[in-house]
Amino acid sequence: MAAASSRRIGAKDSKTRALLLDAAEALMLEEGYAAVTSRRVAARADLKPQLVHYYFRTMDDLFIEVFRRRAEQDLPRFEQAIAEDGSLRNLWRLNADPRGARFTIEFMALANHRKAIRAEIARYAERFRAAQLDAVTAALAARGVTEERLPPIAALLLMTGLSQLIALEGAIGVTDGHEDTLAYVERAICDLDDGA
Amino acid sequence: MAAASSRRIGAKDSKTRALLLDAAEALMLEEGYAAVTSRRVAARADLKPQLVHYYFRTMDDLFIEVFRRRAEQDLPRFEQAIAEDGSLRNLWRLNADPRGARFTIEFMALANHRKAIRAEIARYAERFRAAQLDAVTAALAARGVTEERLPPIAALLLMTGLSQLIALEGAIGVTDGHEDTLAYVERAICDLDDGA
DNA sequence: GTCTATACTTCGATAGAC
DNA sequence: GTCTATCGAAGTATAGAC
Repeated sequence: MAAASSRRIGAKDSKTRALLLDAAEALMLEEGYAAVTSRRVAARADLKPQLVHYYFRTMDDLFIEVFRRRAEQDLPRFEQAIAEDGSLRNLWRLNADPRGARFTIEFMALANHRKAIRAEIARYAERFRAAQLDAVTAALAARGVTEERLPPIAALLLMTGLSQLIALEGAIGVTDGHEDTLAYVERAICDLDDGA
Repeated sequence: MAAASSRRIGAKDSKTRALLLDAAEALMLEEGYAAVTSRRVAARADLKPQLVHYYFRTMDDLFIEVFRRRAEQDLPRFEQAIAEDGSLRNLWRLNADPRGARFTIEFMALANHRKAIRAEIARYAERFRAAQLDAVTAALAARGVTEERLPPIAALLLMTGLSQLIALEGAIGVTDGHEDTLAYVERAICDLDDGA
């Protein structure tokens, strides 16, 4: 059901399809979303450009699949890591991954002017946010930090904003103060973890 | 001196040139950098596409001029605002402007895959950072907050990261927790301002 | 300073042979 | 499932008339 177009579309479990998704994701991380064109994706995967349109009806579909594949792989992994170690320092470590931050930023920028993609990004962003918020809330409560003193949502948005800022600036060669700030934040987090 | 190309280039003080820069900046804020093409910029300014190339040798030149014009207008304004009121809440207010945050983010994403632009962005980013850091350092010192308790650079990067995150998420319709976090941060800043 | 005209490239997307 | 072939649209950029 639901076939607005008559064109053939390749199977989801195709090896070639996975190669195209790999190429698109790599291109996006390395050169930004504007570099992800059907021709360039195919060239990177050593395939013909027409195959991109065989597996993905439009480029927006390709972008959405790249995002969804990564999100659906990361979300359970992420939830399991929290379940195994709900400490703040573990949350921070997961959050501070530069690759993840750059991935998020690139898709945010893309969503900013591709309305078809916006809803998909927003949906997963909210799921990630909710999972992280649960963990931060539990971690702070367990350590006797009151909502009044530090609301979990504020702690989370401050952490997320900082790691994204550092990842983004690092990508263009601005790194002044990053080390000092990371050292301070990590110390503050460990202090919170080890004793209130 | 310095004329790698023989093509004519329009005068910098041209009214038309300013219109093109206005159109490019507006397009960039509303639809992202990928929407800034010679044709679309010209259409928005009600001019012919060829005029874009008369005033700007390449599209990269146009992007750099858009950025430089805004930066050179904002930097003195910003420094003056700090000189008049060096309180943390004023710094936060200046920093939290969503328009400024989105402008910065869009150019960061652009610089991420246009090497010619990267250096220009980095240069101004460092100047802004330095001006803000001076102000934060002075404000914290005046209120008896030690470097040990809260390093100025950490306070600044946390503030900047948060305002950019909120601006970016707001643009794609994710706003959960923003109000609560803003309320918390503003209260914390006012507390710091009014008494250590 | 602005226009017409145009060269060349790359893009997304599709049809149909194999 | 992958190929050749191809369309039309949009992009950057330039030359030269007015």
